[in-house]
Amino acid sequence: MTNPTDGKFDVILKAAIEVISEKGLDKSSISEIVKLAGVAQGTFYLYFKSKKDLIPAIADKLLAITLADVKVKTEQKETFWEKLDVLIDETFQTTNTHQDIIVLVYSGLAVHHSLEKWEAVYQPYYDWFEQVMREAIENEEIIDSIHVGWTARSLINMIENAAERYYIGYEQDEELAVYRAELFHFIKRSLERL
Amino acid sequence: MTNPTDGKFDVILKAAIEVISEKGLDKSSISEIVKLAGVAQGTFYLYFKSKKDLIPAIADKLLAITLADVKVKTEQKETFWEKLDVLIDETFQTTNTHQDIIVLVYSGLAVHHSLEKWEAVYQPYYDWFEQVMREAIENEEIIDSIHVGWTARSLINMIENAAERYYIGYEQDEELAVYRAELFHFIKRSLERL
Amino acid sequence: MTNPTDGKFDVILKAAIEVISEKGLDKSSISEIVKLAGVAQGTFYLYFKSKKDLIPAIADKLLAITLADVKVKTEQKETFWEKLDVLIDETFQTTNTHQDIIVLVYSGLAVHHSLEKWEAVYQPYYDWFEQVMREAIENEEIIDSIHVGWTARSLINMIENAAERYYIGYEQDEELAVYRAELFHFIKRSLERL
Amino acid sequence: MTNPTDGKFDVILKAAIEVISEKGLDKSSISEIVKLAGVAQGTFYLYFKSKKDLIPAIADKLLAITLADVKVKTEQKETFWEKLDVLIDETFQTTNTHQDIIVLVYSGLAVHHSLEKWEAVYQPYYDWFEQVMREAIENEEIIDSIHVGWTARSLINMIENAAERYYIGYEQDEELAVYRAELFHFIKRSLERL
DNA sequence: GATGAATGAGCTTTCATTCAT
DNA sequence: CATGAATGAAAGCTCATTCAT
Repeated sequence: MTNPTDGKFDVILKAAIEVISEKGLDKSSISEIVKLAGVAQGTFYLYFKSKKDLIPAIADKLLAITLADVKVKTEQKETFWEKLDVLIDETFQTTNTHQDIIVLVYSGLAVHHSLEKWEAVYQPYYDWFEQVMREAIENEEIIDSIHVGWTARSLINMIENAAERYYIGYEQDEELAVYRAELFHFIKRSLERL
Repeated sequence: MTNPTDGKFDVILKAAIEVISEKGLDKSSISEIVKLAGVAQGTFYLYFKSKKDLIPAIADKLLAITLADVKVKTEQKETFWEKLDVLIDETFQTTNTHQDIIVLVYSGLAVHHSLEKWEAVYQPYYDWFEQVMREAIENEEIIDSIHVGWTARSLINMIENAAERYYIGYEQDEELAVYRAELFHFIKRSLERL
Repeated sequence: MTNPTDGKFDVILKAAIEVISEKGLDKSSISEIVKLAGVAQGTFYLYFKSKKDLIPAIADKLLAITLADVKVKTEQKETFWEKLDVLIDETFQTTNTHQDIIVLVYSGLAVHHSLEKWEAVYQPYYDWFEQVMREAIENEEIIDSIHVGWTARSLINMIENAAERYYIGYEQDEELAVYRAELFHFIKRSLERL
Repeated sequence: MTNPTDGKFDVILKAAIEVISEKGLDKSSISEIVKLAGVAQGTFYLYFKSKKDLIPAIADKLLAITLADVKVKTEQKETFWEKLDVLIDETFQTTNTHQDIIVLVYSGLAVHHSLEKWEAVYQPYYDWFEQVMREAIENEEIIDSIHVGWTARSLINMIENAAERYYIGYEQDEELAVYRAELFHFIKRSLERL
């Protein structure tokens, strides 16, 4: 009857991601989530204090997956520019796959005043990219007159934003490759050490 | 009692902005909005088709104000770089003043699947900035090997994002001036024609 | 369609009394009350702030009816002892008719920590009986060495209690007349001026 | 870890009294009670058939304690009037100490339709006081023309009621001594054999 | 006996929307 | 145009109770 991966927490979280992806947080009901998860209404509250407790849990899961992926794929790359390319690639892919959940995470965190948690969730991502940038500075690939913390955050945001603009809704009047190239070169022009 | 500018539409919109700024869209009720506006419950539906009709209206109003302001202030400036500086300045100021409503507009548009309207709302803003960039290209202030449409959108997003990261929540561990300088130079390095 | 006595407040209150009489406050659901009242769920909350808002309203209504009745019937009586007899009679009758609601009022007020309201509700009743006792003292029917306020409250309680013990549950192993006589004489022996 | 007197029944009952005293029966949850008792959720149902099974058990315990106390203290007294004085004293003290639980017992028994049990619970109390009254009649301290059963119940109720009126809520505008004297003399006037 | 995770019916309350006046 | 009482669907959440271990 029970299945090794059947931690109820994960079952519920998975169902929640699925339902919320489709309808958004506010239109999604706990009852629909538990129905899909195959557990009772009350069981939800054994694992989550309330409905909005879902948001950080979802964000956590999503970012953890993405970061793990990015780390694996960038490890094999030598130069900063190759790594940046991987980052752009992964971000576009993740954004495409998880469009709705990303919107949820963005807006959910914002709307439900859990901004403090947002930073905590993103911190490992930022840390990793700051480290990548520091190495690039040491290797004299990029200029050293930048504020690494700020730039890391700005780049991650810029990349995510570009991906979102492309996939989530509106700007598909050009080739994906053109967009990605534009993005890559915009950054490269700004950071490259000549 | 009534005031010449008191078109009910504007009265309701103003009340809506106030209430929603404080509590977010989903926690705000029509009944609270109409109470603050001093009109009857039913009157709301004479001017707005439904609750979520408010979001684009609010976004519209906010962007219109900001854009008008930016236009006035940039007209007096000669160079692209001065205009960019004004744009950054205005964006930071608006973000600071209207934090909550900006979050609302972002997430509201996203969550409530009115993404199509988003583009329409932002279009005049993009149009204006594209024009500014084209003039800068003609004046040989910035490089001409860019996709103007994409870059205009990316810059506006980048600037807004930086402002949001600064004000809405988390990154105030540095001087505002440092942040703004970092942003300005990041862009300048990428676009400047040497 | 509408009926002159159809103040929704009264319709709901009447339905509430009926339902709660049968099942007690906690077992009664708003949905059952509004169904019986023939109004919508939301309408209830137009007239009552919450479920427990019902208790004082019910108590008020019940006591007002009883007191009005007692006043009318005692006015025709000359002596204190005749009035006391009427009071006993009315109390027993009301208790018999409204058994469940009396239990509700007692326990509801107690349980839901609205004890302050209890006094307010009973005050007119106490006032009236104090006045009756003062006249009896003036007419030298009863002794004057009593604390009128305390005695009025105690007698009303004693009479209600006797009625409740008789009707609400347990002590019907004797004739009603015997009980009432016992009660009447217990009081008379204590108060009569010889 | 376990304590010889820690029969689970008593542990749970004690926890229940504590929790219910504070929040009332309906606001108290089994889960809170078992948490305080330090036993598992299911253990509760090994000792009590259901939640409302608690009420008679609590009432039983409380009355047993009070009656034992009253018995001890009255045994040393000679006359009926001295014993009555002790009874009044004890009742006021118990009422003061156990205000909330008394309210619960009263209203709980009433509301939850376990009125049959009420009589069973009170029976030993009534029996004892009837016996005291019979002795007083034999000793020609009080009149013999009374219905002993009815009078015993009425007096116990009257005394409890007076105490409740004094402590639970409202009537503290006079000295306690005045109230108690008024009560004592009201009864004495009615019963004393001259 | 003891456990405590799981259950699921059922609750109060909210609120966008309608419509007779 | 304006009103606001009425609607009723739908939501989040609680908790007494069960039962496999």
